[in-house]
Amino acid sequence: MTSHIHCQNCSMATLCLPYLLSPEQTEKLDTIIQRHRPLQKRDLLVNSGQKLSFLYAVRSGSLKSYTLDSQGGEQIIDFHLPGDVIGFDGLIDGQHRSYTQALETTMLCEIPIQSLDQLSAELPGLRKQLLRVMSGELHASKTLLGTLNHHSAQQRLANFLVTLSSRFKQRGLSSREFRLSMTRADIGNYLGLSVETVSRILTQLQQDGVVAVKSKLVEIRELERLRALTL
Amino acid sequence: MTSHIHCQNCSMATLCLPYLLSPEQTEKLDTIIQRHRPLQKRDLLVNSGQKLSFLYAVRSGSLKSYTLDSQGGEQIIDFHLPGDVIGFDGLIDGQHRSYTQALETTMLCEIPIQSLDQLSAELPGLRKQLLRVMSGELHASKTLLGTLNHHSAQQRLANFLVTLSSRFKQRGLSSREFRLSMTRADIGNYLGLSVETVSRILTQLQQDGVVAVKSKLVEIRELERLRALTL
DNA sequence: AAGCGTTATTGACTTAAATCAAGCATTAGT
DNA sequence: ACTAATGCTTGATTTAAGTCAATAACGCTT
Repeated sequence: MTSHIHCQNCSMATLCLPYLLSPEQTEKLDTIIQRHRPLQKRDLLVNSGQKLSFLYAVRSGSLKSYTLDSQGGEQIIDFHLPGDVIGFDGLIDGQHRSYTQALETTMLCEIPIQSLDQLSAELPGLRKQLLRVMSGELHASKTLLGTLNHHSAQQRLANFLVTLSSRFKQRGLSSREFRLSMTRADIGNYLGLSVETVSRILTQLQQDGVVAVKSKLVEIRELERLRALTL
Repeated sequence: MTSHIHCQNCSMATLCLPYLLSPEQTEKLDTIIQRHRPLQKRDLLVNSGQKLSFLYAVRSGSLKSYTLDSQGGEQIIDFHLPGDVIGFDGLIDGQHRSYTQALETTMLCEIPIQSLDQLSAELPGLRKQLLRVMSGELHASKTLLGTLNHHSAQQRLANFLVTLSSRFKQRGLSSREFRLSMTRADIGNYLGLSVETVSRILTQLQQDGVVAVKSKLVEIRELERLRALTL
């Protein structure tokens, strides 16, 4: 069936593993990739501790990854958007290191690690892109560390919005207006803030005319002012 | 000269890239690796923005990596011990993403990225270990995120000491007694705490008999109690 | 369209850690 | 060995953000 989804016609290809592969090479990659059944909101994609046999690439929708602390509380460590690849942090010992849950209806591709490794021996571009994607995640994670350690609640939230905005832009979506698929509590958890603080700062940013927030919908009215607030 | 340092006789080989390579394969890896000139305390290994042509493996000593914030302040994002490989976060665009500075006299190996990539096409074990090491770093970074976001100053510092202890153990050094090559200010910066808070908590842990601290020297007296304090 | 559970907002109060300030200790350099 | 500089500790005070509490607004499900 030609209507099936393929890397060759996937709009996220430039962010995902096919980046820099030739059409023929992309076709090769495509043969090892399967579509995963669609997830509904709250469905778990992977459990922490589960054997890691596949990486997952997000086609549409979004997810959050979290670990559990000693009292069973969530510690959100990532939000995944289309084009993101999930599972790299488990390659160290072949186990997923976190729970990953859909925030809305979500479509995914399933990439068998075994075949991916074999193919990467053959394709230098794929090898390079694998390292690039992991490196990017590592860099993002370390940058976030710096941000959280050294910035106020307002700076963290401004940074969160600016980062989301630019991620949407990369994905060909509007960077000015977007929907927060996660709750305020999720945002707070991710940024190390209480829900109340997130809420208060959002209303304050709105009063200052920097953003307009209507429930889950965010409009960035003055990107440059918002960016200035991250520093 | 046979007294030269080689991967084949390096005590850090099990943590570093040679892990899981056969003696012959390790020898191949060794041929592309150069020794770097020794660094003295405060010497910079790399500057942020500098072209990334080599990864660096720590042979002995230690370093810190940091970025600069908008006011020129350090944001420490990593401490590197022997066996660690430095530079992975720059593969995304071929630039180092942080400053890396020696905390004491430090010996390093220099690994040309170009040759490493070529060799990894040939050696599946090397490919795997590259991904493992990056994955481990990614996991550590995300775990730290969770720790900092959701834990008190005491929990953060206890976690820091426990983590350091287990890293020293992995390296065949004492996990009970070790030297902090970084200053209290560095620790605070890394954990998102003020120097004063770090100092106060260390004295408090000492009064409680969990650790004994004499300037830079730390003795962990009751590891299990310290571990309990991280939760 | 009504009603219930979840999610978000807002206000009053508390607290953990930052900041400010001063003195002490260790290290490095002449 | 002596001095300067850097690093560390301890105490007093302030403050940003957390907690507690109450209400309001969504958004499912029937």
